[in-house]
Amino acid sequence: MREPDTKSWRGVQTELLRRINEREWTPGSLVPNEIELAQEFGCARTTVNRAMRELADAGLLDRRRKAGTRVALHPISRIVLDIPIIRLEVEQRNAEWRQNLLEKTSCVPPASITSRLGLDSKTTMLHVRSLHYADNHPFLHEDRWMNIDALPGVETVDFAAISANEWLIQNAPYTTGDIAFTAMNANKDIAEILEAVEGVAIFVVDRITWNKGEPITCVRLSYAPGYRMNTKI
Amino acid sequence: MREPDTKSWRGVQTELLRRINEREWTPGSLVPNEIELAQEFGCARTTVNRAMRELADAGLLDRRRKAGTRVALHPISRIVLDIPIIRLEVEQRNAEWRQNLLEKTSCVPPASITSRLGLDSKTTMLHVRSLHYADNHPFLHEDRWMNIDALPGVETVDFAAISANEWLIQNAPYTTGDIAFTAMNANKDIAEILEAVEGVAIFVVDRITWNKGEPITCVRLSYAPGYRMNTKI
DNA sequence: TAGTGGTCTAGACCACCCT
DNA sequence: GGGTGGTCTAGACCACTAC
Repeated sequence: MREPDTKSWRGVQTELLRRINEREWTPGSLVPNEIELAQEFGCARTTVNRAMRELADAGLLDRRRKAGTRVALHPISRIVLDIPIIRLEVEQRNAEWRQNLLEKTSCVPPASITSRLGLDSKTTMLHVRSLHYADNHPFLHEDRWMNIDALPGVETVDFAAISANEWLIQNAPYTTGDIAFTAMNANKDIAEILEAVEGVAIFVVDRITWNKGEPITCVRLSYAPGYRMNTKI
Repeated sequence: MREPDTKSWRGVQTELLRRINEREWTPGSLVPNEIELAQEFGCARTTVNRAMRELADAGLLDRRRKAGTRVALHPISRIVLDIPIIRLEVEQRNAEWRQNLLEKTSCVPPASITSRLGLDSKTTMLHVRSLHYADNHPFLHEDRWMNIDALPGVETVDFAAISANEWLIQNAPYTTGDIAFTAMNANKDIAEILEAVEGVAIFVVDRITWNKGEPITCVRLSYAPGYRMNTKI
């Protein structure tokens, strides 16, 4: 348990964190400016700046030019979720991954899909559904629509050999996306696919991605009952 | 749509991102070192360093001393979730927030709680249950256990006036925490509290926090049916 | 307009770790 | 051993905005 050197940016950050946590600086109060803190810690202003900038990024400090730096009134906790490739997520659980391609068709999606993507309601898209297994137990159902125009060559990919999830991550960059987590009761189809009981609570992830404004893909992941998404704060 | 100046760290970062996205630099390949890039962009090495450091933090680059910088093989998408105070979450939806304190008792929690917190199984804790409303509709049920020893004065707080959620954020710093998201079928009690049908799928958040190794609180948030947790990538 | 944070520079030294 | 990234410094100029 070595205390970081006070003159390093980590050391300064640790000390600032301590003052915030122990209410030496109360929420909403003005804290000394960078120059004063640099003098106090005997380091360069740049060093203080880096320490404070990261705390501001984390939502603990509120910084404005001229107005100075204040301790945030409502420290929101910011959680970082790493969403890996499904195959890796299964393998990290020390389980054997495999998938079963259930469907691969080119057709016109329901209006709910095209409208969310901002596409013409008559656009033909590639529909791929696949069941991912962990040690031969159903792990999740991937129900995906892909924009053929934005993904050259996608129609000839063998999605039985590589999952759509993995192919896209390796071949289709995106700039923005929406993601939503929710809980749903399994309907008859999903229950049957996941070898579960109809009506059981299912953890669902909906994701849409765009590349520079061009729609790429829209996917719903339905996890097998009992799935928990864990992370550390 | 102004292009950021190439000499600024944002400009450099944008250009590096473009090279990664457009596969000019393929996954796993070695990219030029900081000095070479600084010369190419006509800026200081510090500027390149900042641009690359943030991309490495985001998981897009893999950097090691001496070995150099490589494009990450498995670009994991990293999602940042902001978890606000419940009252603010409700108010951000333009709804009126209020809560109804259902229970406040000091008692010995079930073993499942103490064991997860690492406490003696006979420790007395403060149990607070509260129903949060949005515009007079049940929004979520907060079921919380608090470590009395770690929270001086907690027994005299009026949790009908301020929610436990909000009081803790303002009064109890924490250093680490576990958080888990899952889906559960509403049992009879939860269904009744949330004015929902028994068995409906409920989005559940379990959170445990510690302060320097000392357990602080353990909470389960059960959201009303239909709740979606959204964020941008 | 003046105070504050945001950023850039050129240089330096160091820690790490591949070869 | 030596190349690379990690960090610190002192100074400078700029952008924003409260006053």
